[in-house]
Amino acid sequence: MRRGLARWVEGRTIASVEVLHARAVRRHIAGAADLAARLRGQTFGTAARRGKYLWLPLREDAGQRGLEGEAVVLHLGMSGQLLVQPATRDDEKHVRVRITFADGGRELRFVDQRTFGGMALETLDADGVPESVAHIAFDPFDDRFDVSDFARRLRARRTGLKRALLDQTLVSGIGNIYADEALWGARLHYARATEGITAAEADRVIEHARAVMAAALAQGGTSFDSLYVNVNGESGWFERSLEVYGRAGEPCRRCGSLVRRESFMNRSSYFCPICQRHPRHPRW
DNA sequence: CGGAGCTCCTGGGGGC
DNA sequence: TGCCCCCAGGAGCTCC
Repeated sequence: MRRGLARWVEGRTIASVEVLHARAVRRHIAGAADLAARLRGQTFGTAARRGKYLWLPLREDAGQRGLEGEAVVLHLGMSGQLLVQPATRDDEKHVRVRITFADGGRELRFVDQRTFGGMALETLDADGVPESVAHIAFDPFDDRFDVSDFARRLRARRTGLKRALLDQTLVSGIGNIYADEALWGARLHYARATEGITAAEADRVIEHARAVMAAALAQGGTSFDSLYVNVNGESGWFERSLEVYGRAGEPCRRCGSLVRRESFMNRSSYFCPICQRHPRHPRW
């Protein structure tokens, strides 16, 4: 998504911002009208990302002074999409925010069925990070991600391994699917107590998380280029590549035993009961 | 403070 | 067909 924004909206100047659903901009405390007024005439800089958070800094334009040190922060939540569409194209059912550009080209649409995601205009700190992203850990693709630091902080926790993997302040970018896939790859049960995770195990689960996310990116990362058609996250990659997620009752591709689904944290966890042995002292 | 449960939404799909 | 229930790739908030 970040690459798509870099290609399609970087350097373009905003003509108008239309908020069609106030909830989509609820994190912008000053409100929808303020967001629209302050963005008009601003130019997008280079898209940046940390974990699942994405932001577009505003930059100086040739003709006009920019809102230096501010950025449009985006989070897609569970059902958000960013689409670049010709203005003549019919609206998707759940368009929440529309941004048009002074060049008259394609518009940017924030589409979100469940409105768990949203966007806001925020100030950047000295490191160029938006305030709402400052508490988010580096993701495993970031050069600054330090796996030994992750292992140390993981072991200081008193909780279950999967819960920790989903905690974006420990490591970011890992969601429910990637957590299950990484745990399967590392042969670790989701209820392993964090304090008992060895450095080698922490390293293993991060390496598998990185691998599965890289594979997903390779297959789904081009979706932004086909924005002319409605993009959904469920392109090919789902059916072909998942080892355990959504495969309850199907054989584990490593050992053949049946993948199990358990309810946990009000969501589903999928795992192989043989490859991922149940811990003696589980933590949930 | 760290940890855990609740909650915000809309819609698809299955069972009856 | 209609209704009800469960499920869905997230994370901030509030309680303990």
